[in-house]
Formats: sequence, structure tokens, C-alpha cells
Amino acid sequence: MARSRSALLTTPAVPAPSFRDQILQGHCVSQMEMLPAGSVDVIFADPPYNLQLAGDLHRPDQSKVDAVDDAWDQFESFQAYDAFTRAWLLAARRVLKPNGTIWVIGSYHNIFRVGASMQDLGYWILNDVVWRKTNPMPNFRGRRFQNAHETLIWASRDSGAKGYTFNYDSLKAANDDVQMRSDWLFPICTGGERLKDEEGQKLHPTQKPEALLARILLASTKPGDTVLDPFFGTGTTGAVARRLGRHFVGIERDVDYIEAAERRIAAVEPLGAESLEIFGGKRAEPRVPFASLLEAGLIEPGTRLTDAGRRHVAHVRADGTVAVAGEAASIHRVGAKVQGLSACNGWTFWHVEAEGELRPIDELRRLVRERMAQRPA
Amino acid sequence: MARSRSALLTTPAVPAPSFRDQILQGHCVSQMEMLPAGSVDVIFADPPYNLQLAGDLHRPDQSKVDAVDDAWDQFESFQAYDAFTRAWLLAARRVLKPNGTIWVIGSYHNIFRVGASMQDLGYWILNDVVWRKTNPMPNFRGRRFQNAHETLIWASRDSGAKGYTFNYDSLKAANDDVQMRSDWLFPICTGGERLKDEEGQKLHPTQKPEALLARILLASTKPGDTVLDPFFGTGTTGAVARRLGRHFVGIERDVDYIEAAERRIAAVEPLGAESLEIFGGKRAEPRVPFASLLEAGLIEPGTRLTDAGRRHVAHVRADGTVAVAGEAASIHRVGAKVQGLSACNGWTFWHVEAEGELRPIDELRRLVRERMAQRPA
DNA sequence: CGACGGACTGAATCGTAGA
DNA sequence: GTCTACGATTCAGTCCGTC
Repeated sequence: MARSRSALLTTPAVPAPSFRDQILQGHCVSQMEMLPAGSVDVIFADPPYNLQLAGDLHRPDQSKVDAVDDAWDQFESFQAYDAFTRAWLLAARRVLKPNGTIWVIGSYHNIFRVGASMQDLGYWILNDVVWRKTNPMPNFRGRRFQNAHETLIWASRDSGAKGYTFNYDSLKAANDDVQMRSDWLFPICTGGERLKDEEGQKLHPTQKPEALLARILLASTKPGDTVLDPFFGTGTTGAVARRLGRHFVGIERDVDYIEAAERRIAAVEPLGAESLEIFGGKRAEPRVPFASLLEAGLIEPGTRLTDAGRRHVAHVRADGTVAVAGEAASIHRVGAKVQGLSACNGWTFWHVEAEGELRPIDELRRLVRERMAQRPA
Repeated sequence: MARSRSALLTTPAVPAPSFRDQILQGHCVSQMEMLPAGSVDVIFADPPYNLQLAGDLHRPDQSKVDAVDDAWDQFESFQAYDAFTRAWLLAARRVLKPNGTIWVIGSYHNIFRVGASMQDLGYWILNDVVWRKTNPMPNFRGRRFQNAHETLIWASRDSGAKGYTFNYDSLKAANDDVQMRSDWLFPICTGGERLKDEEGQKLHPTQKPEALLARILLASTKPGDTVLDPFFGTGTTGAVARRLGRHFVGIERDVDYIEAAERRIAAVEPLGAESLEIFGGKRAEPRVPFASLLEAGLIEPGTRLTDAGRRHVAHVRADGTVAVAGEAASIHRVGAKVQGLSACNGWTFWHVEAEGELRPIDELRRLVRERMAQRPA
């Protein structure tokens, strides 16, 4: 039975679904089954890794490595782990919106089984992403490569899913104007960020860094979206979601973790709306019909358009089409036609002569947009 | 029926097995079944990735991407691909010595299925290794992260396998005396290394870089060992094995690929005993996304940035862009815009106020680089 | 001779709003 | 649900021709 925990954000203007910004106590599958279908935008899942550690591991100085040996990471067999994996992935898929996406993190112990199950259940992988650790634990025995990364799988609910959120332009702008790659570099969660108990022992064995969650949420959600974390632990997802103006739903079995997560999330200061706007690039600009340039008097019917190399010439007609050799169509179609291509961006292809210089008609479109911004339609 | 190809190395002192240093023509499973059980030290496998590409893809300049659409990469379903995968993995396991290891390379399209099958068949994963590409193909439509890596799985034949070869000390010595990590950085195979036909077209669509194979063989084999490649293609594994004084066995269906591989391998000059590290050289300083400063907590969303003369002010947003008068873009674009220039280095232009002093954000970038100091090369 | 610019290329699961 | 038109989208190279 679910125990509804205290809401952590103030009441929004529109009545919010009752499950938002709460931590549900219980098993991830049964709790997800109680959530409405198609109700969350993004899922982040950090499931048990099924580490299968045989004996204790000691450092060269004979100190014992504090391994992940919790009960929740014990499975009888690969088969049992697969059954668990399919069960929660299936329940998660029901809760996800049709255009929602899911992130799952794992290591080589489990990620291959998880990825295969995701494909089997109909999820469509968009990327695998590598979290490269700046400060991974060394391999103390010297028998393998230093295990310096973990793997994330980013997938949409269905193979044909359209319209999932990917903030391509803001990621690119934040990355020196080159597109964000599939390999990310972050330190592991240590220091003040790592939650500790009264004796200074780490509260959770696999707490993830907030920077990792921030990258994920900034890439694949918009402010106001809801992110579900079915393995909530000590609430990294909730803390980052709250700071970034996203809603969260957490599911966690362990009451101690839930209490730590609630304290942690309540202490988070949400950022203001002005800091949360997402840079959308050209895609986010309002669409301007070419005809608007004529209506605004920026271009006269009969004007000659040429490409940058003055190889092609077209004439503007009063109806907002352009003509080459008597054949008229949109600026895009005609631009494609004269180049023998299947597509063309007429805004950047065509130019007008102004004071002896060629200027792309895209400049005129920008003028129209600026005027529109001052006088919204 | 196998067609035994010409031996490529001179006769060693001890009579060598007849299958060594040859390319066997035929299907990988039937050919492996004809090899003696427990006869090879290492297997390197670069199986079809099952890319499942739907339509054509064009670059922004409208040129068409030359996709991998070969018949050998077409499978009816995941089920068919899994059956193929299990068959060759099973045959490979029989040929492997009890203390041998196997490497398999793949992308997110297939590697999860391959990894799960390996675990199901009894292989024991030692590491997954990420090949980070210095120069991957971009994501032309801006709909996903740039797919900038491929994944390798390194596994022993059995879970309890003892005594597999791992040249820990030489790898560490070759890596500035720190352990070799699980993320490797190499360029893709281009230029003079890429085999071309008479018309200058690439001979094989997925030729792997020799540096990658050299790292693999130097890590997990000893001179004189035998490495089997059941998807030999144009023989990168054979060429590198011969140069490094290892024996090879290649299996390939396509006669044209075999002939190209034979010519290639015959031209290889075997080295002496000295080690070979191809891409260990200097790297440019790692690119640091501006977003990393936020992720590291060195800059808060909402922070004011100014230029050295305090003429311009910009506000940092959570997505890693900066805004002036409501218009947001990268630190570089906004820096250029406020100055009326076409370009600007935002790292040196923008400053933050700290204890009454202005400090360029480049100083914060240097801090991030210091924290992230590591040697993934 | 070198410098520079333009063309070309690589394992790729690469639209969407509005009618 | 389908159909149509809009119009957005690339990084690190190598190679070759021109200046």
C-alpha cells in the first residue's frame, strides 16, 4: 500500500496531479502500476546492478573495500534479474507519455541485459551515453582495466515516437557551439554532496552526482515536466528536478532513504523562471511566411532574387511565390529546383541586391520577427 | 568447404598448427567448427551491428550519407539476430583455450544483445571498454547526441577462469604510470590507412583503426599467441597481429575482402620485441562545456557576467546559455553580439565578480580542467 | 615552395506543425 | 488518423587545386 508523503512544492495555479513531487513508499512495480498511464514525461532509473561479488575485496594496504552487498542487489540468477528487469521496464513503459523518454544507468554487470530487455519490450534506443568518471576507484588487483565509466541508455517509448524533448540548441550553446557528444565527463559523488549518517558513513552506496542528473534533465525535459524515478534512493533526481523547476515522482522501498531524501529535497532552493528558460535556437523562432515580407513592404513584387554566386535568378510575384522561367513555387521549392536538389532553405539561399551588396532574405525575415516581437499578433 | 589460403609468415622453429596465419574462406560458424577445440588464445570479433536504417540521410549541404546497407547487416528481427549471435558465440567459445579471452565490438544497436548472450552462454565479462572517437560523424539533424563512441566487451571463457593474459604493468607504464582506464581515445580509420579500391572508394564500410587492435593485442596477448577473427573483413586484426609478432586466424566470406587482406598483411613489416603505442601522443586540452562550470558549482544560474570594462552584462541560465536583454545564446555568441563583432572568445571576454575583483571565467575553466585531470589516451 | 580554400567523408537506427 | 509544405541541420579531418 502506498504511503503518500508530504508535497514539497507549493500549490501551482492549475491543480496538479496528486502524485507529483512526492515519494511513494513501496516496490517500484506495484507503485508504478498505481500511477496513471501516460502521465510522466521522462523516467530516470538507476536499478540494482546485480553485482555478483563473490568474496571481500581488499586494497593493497589490506583495508576492506566497502562493497555494494545490500539485499536489494542480490538475485538468484540472470534469469531472476531479467524477470525483475522486464517487470519494472514494462510498468515504466505504461506510465510514460507516448512521446516520453527513459534513461537507465548501469554497469557491465547489468546494462547489457537491461538494454536487450528494453529493445525486446519495444523501447527504441536513441543513444547510449557514457559517463566517464574523473576519479574512479582503481582496480586493486591489477587484473583488469580500471573500471572508469558507467553506461546510460536513452530511449523513446516506441520506435516511431515523434516529438520527444531534446534541447539540442541549448546543449550545443553550452558546449562551445559544437553539438553535445555521447561521452560525458563528471566526478563521482563525494564530499559535501554525498549524504552521510551520524557516524559519517555514506548513507547510500550508489548515490549519483547531481551534475549527471542536471545534464539529463536539461537535455530531455522542459520546465514543468514531470520526471519519475522508480529507484529513488536518497533523492538525487528529486533534488535536481526541484532546483531546475521540474516535477518529480519518487518510488523507494527503504523508509530511511525516503526520510533522508525528503530532508534533502526540502532544503533545495528552486531557481527562478528567468534562469530556467531553454535556448531554442532557430527552431523556436515563430514561422514567418515569405508573403509577410511583401506585406511589410520589405520586398516589392517583381524584385530579382539571386543566390550568393549569382548563378540563378528568380522573380518575386505578388502572391508570395517566386518564379524562374515561368515556373513558380515557394522560395524553397524553386531554390531546390534550380540547384537540382530535393530540398533547400530558401531563406538562406536567395538574396536581394541592396546598395550593390547581396543580402540574404533571411535578414529581412529577422526584421519582420523583430517587428512582431514589439507588436505581438 | 574451407579454402586454405597461403601462409603469410615464415615457418617457425616449432611446427605450427596448419590453420595459423591463414584466412579461411566461408561462414564464421562452420569454419570455427572445423578448428580444433581450445586452440586460440584470444578472439577479436567485429560482428554485423544490425543497424536497421530506414531511409536516406542527407548532410545539411544536401549530400547523401553513404550508409552501411550491405546485405550482411540485414536481419529479419531481433530474434534472428540473437540466433546468429548465439551461434557464433557458441562456436567461438569451443575454439577458445580455457584461459583465453574474447573481445567483441559493437554499437548501441547490437551490443546489449551481444553482451546478454555472452553472459547467457557462460562467458564472464572482465570489462566493457569504450572507444571514444576523436572525429565521429555528427548528428546531422540535431535530434540526438552525437554518437561519438563504440563499446567493446572483454570476457573470459568461464566465470572462474584463471590465468588469462592481461599485461597490466606494460599498459600502466605506457600510460604515464597510471592504470589503463576503460575509456580509450582513437581517431576513426581514415587517410592512408583506409583501404581503397581503384576508384578511390572505401573497400570495406567498417574498417577499424589499427591503433585499436594494437591496444587490444598489447593488453591481452603475448608474442607468439594466436588471435582468431571470425569477421576478418580486410584484415586489420591480421595486419596488427603480424606486426606485433602474434599469429592470426581469419575467417571471411567475401573473396574480394580476403584478397585485399592478403595483400595488406603480406606488406606488413613485423616488429621486434619493442612495444608500440600509436596514439599515446599529446592531446589538445579537453574541451570543457560552459555548462560544466554550473555542474561543478563554480557558477550559479542567475550569476551576472561582465566584460573587463563592465560595459556589458549577461545573466547565466541553468541550461548553460547566457542572456542579454532576453536574448540567449552561447557565451561566445552573446559576447560577439554585444560587441557588434562576428566572433568572440567568451572564455576570456566574460568575467565574474569575486571579492570585489573581476576574474575571467577562463580561470574557472582551468579549475574544472584541473579537477578533471586524468589520462584517458 | 607553402598557404589557403573548397570538396569530400565517416557503423546513422537523424521532423513536424498545421490543414 | 493522413497528407503537405515548411525549412532546419555538421565535426574533424584528408585531399586536391589554386594562388
